Amino acid sequence: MIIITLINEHHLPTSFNFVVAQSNNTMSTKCENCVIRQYNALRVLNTEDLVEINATKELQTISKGEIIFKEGQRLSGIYCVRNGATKLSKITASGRDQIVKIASKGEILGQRSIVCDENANLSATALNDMEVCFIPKSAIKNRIAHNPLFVKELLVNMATELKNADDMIVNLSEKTVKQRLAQSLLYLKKQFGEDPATGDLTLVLSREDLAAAIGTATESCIRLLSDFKKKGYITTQGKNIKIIQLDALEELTKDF
Amino acid sequence: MIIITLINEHHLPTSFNFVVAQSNNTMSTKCENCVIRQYNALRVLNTEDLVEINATKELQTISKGEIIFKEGQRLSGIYCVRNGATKLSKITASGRDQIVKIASKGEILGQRSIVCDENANLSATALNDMEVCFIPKSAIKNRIAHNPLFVKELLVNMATELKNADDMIVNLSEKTVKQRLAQSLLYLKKQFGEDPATGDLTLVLSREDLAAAIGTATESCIRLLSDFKKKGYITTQGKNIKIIQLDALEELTKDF
DNA sequence: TTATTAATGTGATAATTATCATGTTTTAGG
DNA sequence: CCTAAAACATGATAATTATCACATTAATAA
Repeated sequence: MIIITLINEHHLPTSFNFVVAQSNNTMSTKCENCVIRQYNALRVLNTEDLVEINATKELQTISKGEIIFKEGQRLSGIYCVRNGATKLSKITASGRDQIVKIASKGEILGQRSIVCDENANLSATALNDMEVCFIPKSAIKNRIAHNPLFVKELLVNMATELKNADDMIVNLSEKTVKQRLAQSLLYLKKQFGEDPATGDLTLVLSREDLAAAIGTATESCIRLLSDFKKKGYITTQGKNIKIIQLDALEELTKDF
Repeated sequence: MIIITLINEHHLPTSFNFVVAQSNNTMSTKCENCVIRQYNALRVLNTEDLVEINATKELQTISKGEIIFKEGQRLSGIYCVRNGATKLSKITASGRDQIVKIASKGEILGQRSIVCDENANLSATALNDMEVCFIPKSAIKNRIAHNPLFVKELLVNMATELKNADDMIVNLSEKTVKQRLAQSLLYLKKQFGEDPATGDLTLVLSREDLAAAIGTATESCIRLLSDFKKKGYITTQGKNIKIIQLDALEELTKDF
């Protein structure tokens, strides 16, 4: 009981399942009972479908920094994120990488490649320790072939990702690095929350990753963080960042 | 017969259909016989589906500069491009617009919005005179509800668009304006070809649109075009651009 | 045609951002 | 705990790109 009260409420369901899984792993990692799928296209599958998927899926633990798959690689299935976050990025000709998206709990990795029968166009790297369920391509392809509702759901999901990508394109071309940094900090707060004790952003990124997410050089990113710190918008403690003046950051993202 | 021999081969099927349509518009604009749908998801529809779509569709002529739909607008259907090209763009806070994609013959506009039941996230503006078929939302939704193959096809299409958007994100963040301009000129040649008589790029964009496509200021775009001209990579004649040194432009895109 | 507007082009300059150098701090491994 | 490597930080400087101003040319409508 004490353990549960100590867990961040946002993460409770997953953490709870995980704890139970350790004592009785025949039950709570079953797809039929998994709460994670509420967040993605798997939610529309019926029990029959889920039983089949469950029979072939594999729960994997991935530690921070580990590469789940690399750009150009042929994927043998998709990954459903149970816990943790991953960056989806592409290494550029000049050696840096550009983060296209950060995926976390409930999101599916690799669906585009499986749907198109193509190699991965992005690399996936764990930003912190993760738990993912690997579902083999055959199981997914079966569902696509036999469950129209599932395909429809995948379609809506893909369409939403496309809209987000369009927004990112416009952001990259219209906003300054400073504005994009402010926006990213707000996004990290909104998407992953803050540590209730310290107020620090929950998802901790290296300066390099933060720079890769906003599309700039690491030094520029660090310089602007220092600037924000000097102005009192944020405070930092090692890699940790705490937002102090939310409104100031919001104002920054808006202006001309 | 003389007319047909004068028409650019690439545009022959459409132009032919159009010419016939004027003399007998009950036949060749029928979806069942339309060659355009080979290029998009409508290709997988059976005759029954096509007859239903045909009964509700409406052939529209759109002249250069006309707005097909605007960002934020609720679409009442999709547009299948029979002829011409359109920019899909978003107006930024600072008043400029950023072109996210150029769509042409065979492509469908508005499918993302219809699939998600959302307002348009982009504006569509004709880059030259166009012919499009408007297909009402209800007809498309019916096909989505009853033809799983069609949904699958839409999914693959959307996934491909997502990959292209990802590529654009990486391009915007890693390449210089000069590199993006070189790349865009090569893209225009590859995608739309050159005038067989003059060698000019077939799709003529204003300097402003070209700048919007590569994500820079109009003046910067013009300046770099002048630079390319000085170096002998291209020649210009008004808005027309002719590529002279393809290899030099290709070399530029590959960077340092 | 002519008047008017819009688009193109170029210079000067300022602002933004990248790159290189280098010192400091943090982290990871033995 | 200590050492090497990695990450963080900041200064100096160069390169890139945007902005403003204004001349020139092309397009459009009365």
